[in-house]
Amino acid sequence: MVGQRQFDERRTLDRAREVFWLKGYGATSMQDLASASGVLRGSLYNAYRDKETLFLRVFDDYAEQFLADAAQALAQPVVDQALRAFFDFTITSMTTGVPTRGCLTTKTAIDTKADGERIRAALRDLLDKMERLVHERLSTGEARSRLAIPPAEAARVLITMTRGIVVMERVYQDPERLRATAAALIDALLTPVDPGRRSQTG
Amino acid sequence: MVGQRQFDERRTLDRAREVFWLKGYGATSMQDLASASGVLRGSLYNAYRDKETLFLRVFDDYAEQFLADAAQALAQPVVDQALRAFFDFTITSMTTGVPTRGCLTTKTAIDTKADGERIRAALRDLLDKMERLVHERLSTGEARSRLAIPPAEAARVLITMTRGIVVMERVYQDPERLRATAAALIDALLTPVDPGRRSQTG
DNA sequence: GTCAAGCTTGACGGTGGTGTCAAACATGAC
DNA sequence: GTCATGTTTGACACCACCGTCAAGCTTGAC
Repeated sequence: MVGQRQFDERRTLDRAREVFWLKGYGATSMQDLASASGVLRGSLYNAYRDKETLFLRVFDDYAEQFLADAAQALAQPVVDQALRAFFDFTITSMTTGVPTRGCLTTKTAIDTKADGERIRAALRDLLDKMERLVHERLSTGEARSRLAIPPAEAARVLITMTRGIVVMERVYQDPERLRATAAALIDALLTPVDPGRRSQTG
Repeated sequence: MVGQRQFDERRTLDRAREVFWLKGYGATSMQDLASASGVLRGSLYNAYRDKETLFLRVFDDYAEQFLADAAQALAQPVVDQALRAFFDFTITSMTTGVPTRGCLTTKTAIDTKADGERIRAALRDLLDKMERLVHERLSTGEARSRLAIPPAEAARVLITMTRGIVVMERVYQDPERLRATAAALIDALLTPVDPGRRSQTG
């Protein structure tokens, strides 16, 4: 094990994630990452080849954590609460920090400098998995019977909505507004527990 | 009228809009705009002060056009058709060009280099106006009676959804998928014309 | 202690970005 | 035709970025 890495890789990747998350892929320079981690630029190039490869390494960790947290939120027993907890988690995640950091996935998806196929594939992978999580949660008997549209469509609408909420967060910077919008969508998707005509009081 | 502008301002602003739209605010350099318009960098600085001010000038034109087109789509007599036409318009707009250009508003909202207060205000202004257009369209008797949630909430959900669709377009590059997602949301928001329990066939 | 492998370090060359400025120029007013 | 005004033009100063590389260093293996 001669010539071994001198820096703490875990710490470095965590710092890199923070910078990518805050500034976005395209606006982050290798020097930014070097400064944030205390590792010289040259070492980063040596260890990770280039910015894109380093980003993909960081994004993998991020995606894993994100999916685990999302799954936990969706595990609520009643479907209303599960969806509310799901949105709550995403909204809390994006409104954390000063200034708020937003959503790494969405920032990367929109970033014209992050147009490589590897990055696109990583984004698709995460969104596909999120959609699958939501779909599974909506496929239980209780949820199924209350959905206004089929579970697969509802899952896709919900995931798409989380992306829209991210954008609205950037523009209005008002977490309460985001939660209200999410709640309105949930109201529209789920009929009341008491079967029959839906209320207009939502 | 001595010392008058030598270049065609309309043409220049149109070219600038195309470049901003395609590359995004942050990734567009003044040289990009100069090359695209055939006007030297110095002249652009002289005429518009700096990149941000030029962008705001461009964005104003863009917003005006966008609102006019959106209003026209929403003018369909039946609310289902109106909402479908509204999404159709936004989807067609973002999937135009090779590569597809996406959405200028969303690109700007997410761009960490476009974080000035003037830009943020311009984005809010456009989104507020879009929401108002949709809200008005949903406040007619016919629409009101068929909405699963109140018109104001529905309008906000719909506008937020257009932003989400923009993000999904970037990741999946599949216009049909976007239209299907929009249709699913419309199904969830509107009860069938025949009053009573909603169908699960959507 | 010696050694080789691989990491670290600082510098280099090239590119590209911003905003400014003085000189040259074009044009309508007179 | 002269002139004042605002535009155009190319150069300038400055800063940031990328990716590379040779020299120095650290470390475990032997």
